[in-house]
Amino acid sequence: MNNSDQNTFLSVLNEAQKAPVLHKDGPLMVIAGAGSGKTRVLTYRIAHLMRQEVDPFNILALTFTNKAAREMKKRIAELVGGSEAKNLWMGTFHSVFARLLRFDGDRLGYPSNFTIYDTQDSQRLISSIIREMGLDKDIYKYKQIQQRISSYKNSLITVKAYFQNPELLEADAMSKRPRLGEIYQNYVDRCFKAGAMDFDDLLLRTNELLTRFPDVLMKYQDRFRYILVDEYQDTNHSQYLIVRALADRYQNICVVGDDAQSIYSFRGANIDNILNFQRDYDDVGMYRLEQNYRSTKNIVNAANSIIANNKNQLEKVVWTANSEGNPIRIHRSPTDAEEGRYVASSIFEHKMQQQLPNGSFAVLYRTNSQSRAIEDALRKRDIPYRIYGGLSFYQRKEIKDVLAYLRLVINPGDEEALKRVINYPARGIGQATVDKLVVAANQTGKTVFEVMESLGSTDIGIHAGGRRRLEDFVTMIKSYQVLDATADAFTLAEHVAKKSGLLQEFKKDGTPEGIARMENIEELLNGIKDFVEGQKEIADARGDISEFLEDVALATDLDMDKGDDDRVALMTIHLAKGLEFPYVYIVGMEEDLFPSAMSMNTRSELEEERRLFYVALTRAETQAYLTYTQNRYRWGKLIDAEPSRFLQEIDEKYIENLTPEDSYQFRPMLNAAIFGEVDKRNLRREKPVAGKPPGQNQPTEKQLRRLRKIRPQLSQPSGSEGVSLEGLKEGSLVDHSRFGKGTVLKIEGIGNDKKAEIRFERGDVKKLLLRFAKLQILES
DNA sequence: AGCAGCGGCCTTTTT
DNA sequence: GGCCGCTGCT
Repeated sequence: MNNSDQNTFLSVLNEAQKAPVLHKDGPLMVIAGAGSGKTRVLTYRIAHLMRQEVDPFNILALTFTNKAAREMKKRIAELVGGSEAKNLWMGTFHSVFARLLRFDGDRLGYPSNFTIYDTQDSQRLISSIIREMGLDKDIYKYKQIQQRISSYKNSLITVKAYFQNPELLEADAMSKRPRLGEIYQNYVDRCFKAGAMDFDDLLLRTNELLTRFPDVLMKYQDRFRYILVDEYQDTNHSQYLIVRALADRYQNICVVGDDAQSIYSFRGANIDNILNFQRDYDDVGMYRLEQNYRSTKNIVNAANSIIANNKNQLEKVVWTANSEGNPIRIHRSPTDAEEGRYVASSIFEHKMQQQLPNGSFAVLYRTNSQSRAIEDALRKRDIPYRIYGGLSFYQRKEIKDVLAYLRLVINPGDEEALKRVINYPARGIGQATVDKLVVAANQTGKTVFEVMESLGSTDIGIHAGGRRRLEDFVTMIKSYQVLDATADAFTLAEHVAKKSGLLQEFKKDGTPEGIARMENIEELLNGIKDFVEGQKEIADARGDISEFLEDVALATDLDMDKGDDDRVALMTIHLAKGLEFPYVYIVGMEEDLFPSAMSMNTRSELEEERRLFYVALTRAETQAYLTYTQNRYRWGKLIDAEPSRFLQEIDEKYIENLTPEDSYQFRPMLNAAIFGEVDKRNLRREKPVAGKPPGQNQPTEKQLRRLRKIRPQLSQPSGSEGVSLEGLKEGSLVDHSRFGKGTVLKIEGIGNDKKAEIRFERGDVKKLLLRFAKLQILES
């Protein structure tokens, strides 16, 4: 490979991007700001390695979604040519190590066809263990227990380690759950016996495998001579240890990430992994990507002003040479339904005026439940949309039912699959019978299925009628297994859907719901068909059902091929990480929702919410909208909402308020608004909104009256530039509706920009815009 | 054993 | 406002 050839190849990269791509062997870390071409660096580094005659077989790349892996592979194939890229090991932690465990999990006693339990399977199993142990379900709440066990596993706290840790024992005893360790023990045993791993096991067991069997560790160390990890800031302890173990021999470890985008601590992600990388490895090459290619200056600068409120971060200045763009637009609606309507009509206007496809727009929210109001509004406007995440296709009941039969075919030990379908459709096998089977299984060490197979030889108190029905069920599953030996996944699945009676069950139901379920099953079958065709083209794949099930178990919703028709994207902010859209609407910018009420207790929780907001905003290329409501339906009730503190954290220079009636909420302008004397400045600001007749955003008199009734305090000129804050000066004692009491340290700015720096009694210092802040002077 | 109806809990985010 | 599990009736 000569130099000029290489230069052409890398000429699309800027200097900052080129450096880590060309970095020779040894550890390196790339701190990559949002939109700075992180994926591109990874892609080119891998392509470059391959051009340097590194065998793709020796490269492991861990990505955040399987879709990202697919796309990267494709791009690499284009760059290096040929079919070499096929041999790359690339995918999410979970899918890569599930594959590894299929090869070598037998060393730990797992069958190669082990089942992967999803969260619901885990919860159901824990729930039945709690019931079997006769514990109080109000104290031992299965969801909480499952979360707890999951976090233990992610921190590599095994059952044994748990019992050896007095602090954990005491903590659980103190919270009145002294038998948590036993539940943990039973849960692990039951999973193992069923030949099942939960999501956390895929990482935990990989660690166990690499620790207990040096020859296995050696094998994979030697195989994965070059390891690349994307989104390193979101790795948990378990993942961190796997990477460390594998990279230990060759030290060719490249991690890429952005501490400002760490948003997964709730599933054990440890931001220290990226902060401490330089301590963990010797002679770390450090690279920074700070030029943003994605967004306008306004968006980049606004995002910077938000993240500046966080204390804990690596130094980095993200900038862009892109155009200034429009300010970020903020809009308030009376209710969530109207917020949806606003978003829908805004999208509609942009579509019409700029002739944009639906795919240019994304609506991002903090919680899945917010999608509903947006959906309704888009549907009414006939704007096609697609919801990502939430109750995904594969989590629907009827789909899980079909999959449960298929899981049983592959692994009859799969207890959760068995319990799900043993009496669905109804075949006269009730709870009492299943309980007897489970008890017998626990006593004999057999799986439930094995107990059912041996009913003729052991009497466990099930009457002849029940026994016959159980035997019929076993016979049915075995007949599917026979078919599986020769048929492809589609043939088997179609056969199972028909012969198990599932399709019939929904057909006879006849309700629109039943019909929808039948259609879903058909869609599943079509999906399996596509899968089989696709797999047949891959050399080492057979297109059988176990391959399909693995894909399903570990697929992100984003991974699924949703066709390429043109739709507006609706998703949570978490799901939006790594994506970009010309127009982004971030909805529900309200206290208790975003930041979430669950995440406001500690500084670090709040900082994570802020990073989440940073991620959301930096998804936008040309225009960002932030919307919030005054009242929102939550838990079926209309509740008061307050604008998110994050709105006030954005430097005012970069925002434009599209809510003229703002005046009456934050300024003593309510009367003016009611009597039609609209604030002129706001009217002017409203104009740039594409094609909107001025004043459309003003509430009607009726709405105003209603709002005043709901929030009577708003009509009082409580906090504002008006009379009440006139005497504010350094040293004044003030009371803030949310932050509590505090002392004014400094006052700066004039007019609308007037800010006060206040030290609040609860500890933190904040700079508040007097125009917005709801302050009361206690003593001036 | 199966079903309808009721009440509690829930929603933070995901592999 | 929806899901899940429990209860009590058939």
